[in-house]
Amino acid sequence: MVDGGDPANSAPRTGGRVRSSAARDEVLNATMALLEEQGYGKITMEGVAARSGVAKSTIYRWWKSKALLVMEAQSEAVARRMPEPDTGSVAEDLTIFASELNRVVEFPQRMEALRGMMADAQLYPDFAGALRDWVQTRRAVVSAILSRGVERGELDADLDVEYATDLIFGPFWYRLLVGHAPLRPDLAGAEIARLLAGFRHPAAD
Amino acid sequence: MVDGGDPANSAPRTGGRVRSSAARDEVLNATMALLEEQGYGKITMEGVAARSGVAKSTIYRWWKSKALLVMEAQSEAVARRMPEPDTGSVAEDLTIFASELNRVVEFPQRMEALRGMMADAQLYPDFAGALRDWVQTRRAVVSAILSRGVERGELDADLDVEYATDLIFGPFWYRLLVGHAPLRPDLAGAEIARLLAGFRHPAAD
Amino acid sequence: MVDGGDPANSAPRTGGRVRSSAARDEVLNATMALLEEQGYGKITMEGVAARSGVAKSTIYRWWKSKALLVMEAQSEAVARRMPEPDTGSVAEDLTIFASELNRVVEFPQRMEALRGMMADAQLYPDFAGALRDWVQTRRAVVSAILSRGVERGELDADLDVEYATDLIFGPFWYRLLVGHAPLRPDLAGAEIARLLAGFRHPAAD
Amino acid sequence: MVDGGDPANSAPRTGGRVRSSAARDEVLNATMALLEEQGYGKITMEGVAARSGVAKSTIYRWWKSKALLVMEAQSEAVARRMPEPDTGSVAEDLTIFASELNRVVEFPQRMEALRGMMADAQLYPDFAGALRDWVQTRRAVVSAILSRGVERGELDADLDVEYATDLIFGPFWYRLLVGHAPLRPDLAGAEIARLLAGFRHPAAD
DNA sequence: ACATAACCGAGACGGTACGTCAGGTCTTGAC
DNA sequence: GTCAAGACCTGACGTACCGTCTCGGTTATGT
Repeated sequence: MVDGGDPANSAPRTGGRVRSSAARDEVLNATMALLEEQGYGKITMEGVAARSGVAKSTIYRWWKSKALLVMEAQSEAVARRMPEPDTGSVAEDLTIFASELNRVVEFPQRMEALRGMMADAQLYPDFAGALRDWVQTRRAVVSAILSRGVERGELDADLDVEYATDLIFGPFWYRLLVGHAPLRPDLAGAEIARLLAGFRHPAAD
Repeated sequence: MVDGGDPANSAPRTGGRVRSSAARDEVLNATMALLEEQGYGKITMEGVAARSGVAKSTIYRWWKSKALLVMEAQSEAVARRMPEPDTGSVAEDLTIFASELNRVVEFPQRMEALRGMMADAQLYPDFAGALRDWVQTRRAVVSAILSRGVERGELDADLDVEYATDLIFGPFWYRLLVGHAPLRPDLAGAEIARLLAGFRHPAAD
Repeated sequence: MVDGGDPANSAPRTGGRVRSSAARDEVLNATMALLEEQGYGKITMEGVAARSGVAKSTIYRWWKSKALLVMEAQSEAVARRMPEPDTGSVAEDLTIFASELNRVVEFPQRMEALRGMMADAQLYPDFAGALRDWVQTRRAVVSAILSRGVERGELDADLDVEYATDLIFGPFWYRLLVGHAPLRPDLAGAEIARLLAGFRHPAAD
Repeated sequence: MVDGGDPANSAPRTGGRVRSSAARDEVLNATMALLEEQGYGKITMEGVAARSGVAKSTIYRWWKSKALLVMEAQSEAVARRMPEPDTGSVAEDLTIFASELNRVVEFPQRMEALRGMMADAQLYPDFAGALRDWVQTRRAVVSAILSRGVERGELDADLDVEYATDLIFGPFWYRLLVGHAPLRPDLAGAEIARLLAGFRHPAAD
């Protein structure tokens, strides 16, 4: 949850009209609808306002930028889709995770959202931190899997877990963003197997 | 070279005033200057026009978008910086390449350019193809190194060269874009060594 | 009053920031100033925006074109200068009116405005109607004078009032636009007298 | 004839390629075609160049502005349509002339041209003189008719011939430009008769 | 016959202004 | 205190034509 997520937290409230949860829902729904229909690049705050029937000033009150708005609109769905497998086998855990990761290809509007959010993180420094925080929560899952593997002796004790985590997410984002090759949930297992071969043996020279 | 790059190619010239190479140079210089001073996100076509003294309409005549303009402004410098090592050793070749790749960290405005171009590729479909083409030229270098390694028997014959190439570039871009960890030219050798351990042996299960 | 003239009319207002009368005044003043200093032909929406300190989009919100803007800027002053004499004598009424009409020659920027508006009416069909409406309000004054003359028996009952009105305004505009002869407020009486001689007697053959 | 009209006059010519009459004709034809199809306001030098297949620079060599171009494109046709009646009767002469004048209503593109030229005369001082000169040639015809009438004693010796001429042309242009009433060739006779009633008798007061 | 000179096409160039879009802020009155 | 409405300033967009300026190439002379 990034901002304005929960209408019943923050300051101690001293009186006055309460935040309209209807307005919040309308905004998030309109955002998802526009994301699906026109893509991230064509979403505008003005468009969301018009579509949702919520005033622009109200939207700005709760979300500082388009990127934060999309992030929240996405977050629940994405959160639900982030498995934290712990089967006792690194290979199995990673395969489950990577398959699920690549399965985003089946939800075009989520791909759109990921690509657009990554774009905005480059263009608006304010948002970069928010995206980084969100990315870290996902990295943590993989790092945990790998650490458990090291502890259990499945993986080389010298393994750089952070870099290994990048080897899981890096190619995913790279393909997602460049589009030179499709994401293949079905091949995740084979790719993980190849990677693990390297993680098991100490690096040569 | 992306567009309007070479004033002396394309159509056979049947008449008409010749393209001003001075104007071209002024525009590219102004673009690089603005990139360095203010960052990709603050570059505007209008700003480039003002800075370069070249009319906006002339800029639009040769470059359809900011992203294509930056890409060309970058391309020569980057091209010069893209080594194509062929030492006879995959490990050595890849280490040279990856070190150089990560060395972009020493040139902040080039990092800015790479990040901005990747962002625009997400937001403007017209540009995505151009970026993809450019990316392919860089992938080709790594693919060639790996293919030579397979031929020479240094690497497993079953190696998926395209995916292996993604394992070189993916983490690079991922770190560049997310910023969760720094790029480390000095560690490139160790990371490559770890990767190659996996490429040498057939995948396990 | 042509458009956006009165900030307190139109829709019943259900909310929203109220129109800034300061902005409106600044725009109209800037328009008149530019008209006087540089002439109608050199007025631009951008120039008015710069001069007035009001945003271009705000100007476009209230006036669709330069011509409508000038028309409104002029209208109050002109309205004040449009007498509706009713002395009981057609000759006297018309002489008063025609003298005043030709007196525009003493206000060069108003001449400029009239000429420019007539020009734009030719070039932009959207504006032609607006100008025609405005012209009709002025014609109505003369038509009324003539009609009263017919009723009183001062003028021939067969007189075509509309055409007679054109005989008042036609030469005025013709001289104003072509510039082959000056406008002469002092000669208006003599010209009217000549005209009336024809209006009193039925047409010959 | 305004400019570049006759390809065989001006400087004594000592050699060099001769002006292409084909190019001249193409330009004039294209101008008339665009005038008819899209109206004066949408004619552009660039459009004429594209339509005619003649280079923009060639057009500018021979015609300094759109207005001069249209004037020449029109001039031959209009010249042919300008009668100089001399029947011995002022009423008859003027009726012939005025009927023909109003007959322009049957040729929409000529109306367009007249309206557009008058507009440009307001906006571009350089052109105002050219239009005025052309207008004078037409006024001269009417003035001559009236002067003959005065000499023959048909009209009052005190008649201001110039103003009387304005009474013929003024209402014509006024209606043409404002569009509040149609031009009526068939009513020209009646209107002239009414006017002449005033011209015959000395002005009253 | 051949140099001279003016013409012509093509099209790039520096400009100016256009009219539009979206951003983000502010003001108002209703709830 | 929040909300819908909507006016406001700001900045940049991408386009259209303007009138000028090279270019390369084409014709008529006139010596």
